[in-house]
Amino acid sequence: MLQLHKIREDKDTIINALKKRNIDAEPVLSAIIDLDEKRRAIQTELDNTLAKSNKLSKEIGMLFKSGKAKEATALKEQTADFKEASKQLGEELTATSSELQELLYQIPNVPHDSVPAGNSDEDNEEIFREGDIPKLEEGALPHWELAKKYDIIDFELGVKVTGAGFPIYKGKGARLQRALIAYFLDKNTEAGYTELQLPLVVNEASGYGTGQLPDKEGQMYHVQNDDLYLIPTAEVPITNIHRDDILPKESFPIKYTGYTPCFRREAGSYGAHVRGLNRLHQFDKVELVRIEHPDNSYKALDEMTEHVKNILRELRLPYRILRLCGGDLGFTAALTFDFEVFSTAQDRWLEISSVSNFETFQANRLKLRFKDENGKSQLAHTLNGSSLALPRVLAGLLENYQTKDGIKIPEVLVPYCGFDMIN
RNA sequence: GGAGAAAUGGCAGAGUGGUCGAAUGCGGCAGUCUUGAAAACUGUUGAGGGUCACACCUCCGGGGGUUCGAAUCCCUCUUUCUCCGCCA
Repeated sequence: MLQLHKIREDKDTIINALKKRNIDAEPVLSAIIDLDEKRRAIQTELDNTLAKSNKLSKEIGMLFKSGKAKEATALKEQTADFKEASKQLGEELTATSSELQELLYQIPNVPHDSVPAGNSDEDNEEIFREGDIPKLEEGALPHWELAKKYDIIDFELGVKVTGAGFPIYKGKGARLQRALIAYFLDKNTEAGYTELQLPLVVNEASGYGTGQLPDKEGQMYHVQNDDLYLIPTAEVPITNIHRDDILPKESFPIKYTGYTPCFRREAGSYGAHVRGLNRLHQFDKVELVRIEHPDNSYKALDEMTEHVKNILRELRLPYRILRLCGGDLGFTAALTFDFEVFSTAQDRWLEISSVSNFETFQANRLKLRFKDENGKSQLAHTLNGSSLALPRVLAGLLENYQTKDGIKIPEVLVPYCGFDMIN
């Protein structure tokens, strides 16, 4: 959520920046400014009414105390008007405020200066590429075939037990998955991130805090009996740890990592390109979250992308980094770098990590603040990134490391797996 | 799941209808003293709205109600604690 005072002060800058998202924000922003003025006018009027009414009540109290009951009763009659007026003004205020709030919720984050304009993922800007794409031998298979051939992932069984998009990992497949999780967590804690084990369901307030609600309500599984949501990413429980906090300025940097399964309904995304592990309802992910001083957040973003690069280097997977264009940028992000691994047998790039700076957008909803040098409360910056999303890493590994004799395990993972070949 | 108790400022803890945004203690910050530090003493110290700045308004777990007036009374929800039951 954008900050009201910024909209008031920098309306034109915001409108211009949002053009990169192909949004004409002028009407909404004008409506917001009007509503805000209206809200403040009502607030002032209400405050004045309450002030008068408070004063009167105090006088009544004093009169009663000094035994002048008759005069007090006379004054009581005067309060009726104030009561009526403040009730009405209060209702107007609530209505105006929630109208204002709704409009504010509709506006996505303002893209960073470096974000290119563009309509879709085709306009994303490739800024880095590393690793050799292997030449596969004759008869190379996509990962879903390999999964079947070596009996390491059973998609049909998942359908039987739950439904499509809930695969069951078996034997060396399950072990490889566990190895990857342990390896990622080790890399992250070595880099100073504190490991967390998190709830997999969150309440409504947390959903709003990180911005999944209200705009992505349909993408989350909702447990209706208890009004809880299955997390679509560990970002939600992690970032919400500091909801409503005012941190001392020496708290930074705050660096967390956590492994969780992630649950996504993915409503309406069936069709091509969702085969195998490419798109699931439940998948594992190791996440990084940072909470930073505004002056430091872009440095932190760089550190996070370097960190993810290192992991991919160690896994020896060919990857590229994209700077997302305005049209593809997530609702809450100011700047996002996507990491994609080349999936050789499918001959396509698969997104395996997304590293973003949200600046104050989430912090404003979360009321996540810190005390600055002058002792004033200021919104912190939040960032997050995957390190990494498991299924697509697995897909990349299976496809890129396949040989006639089986699937080789990358060297760094062998100690975690306890084997060096799936065959 | 059943029965009871509780929820107040960074923490501890008073306050049971009337200048209470809230005593007191601890902690934090600033100052005095000191070569420096500690101790002692003095002052200061919640958040949000609003204003050029004041004034003023809101907030004592959340929501609703009673009253001229609510931290205080009533209803409701949530959470915590104790006891019982069940259980990984």
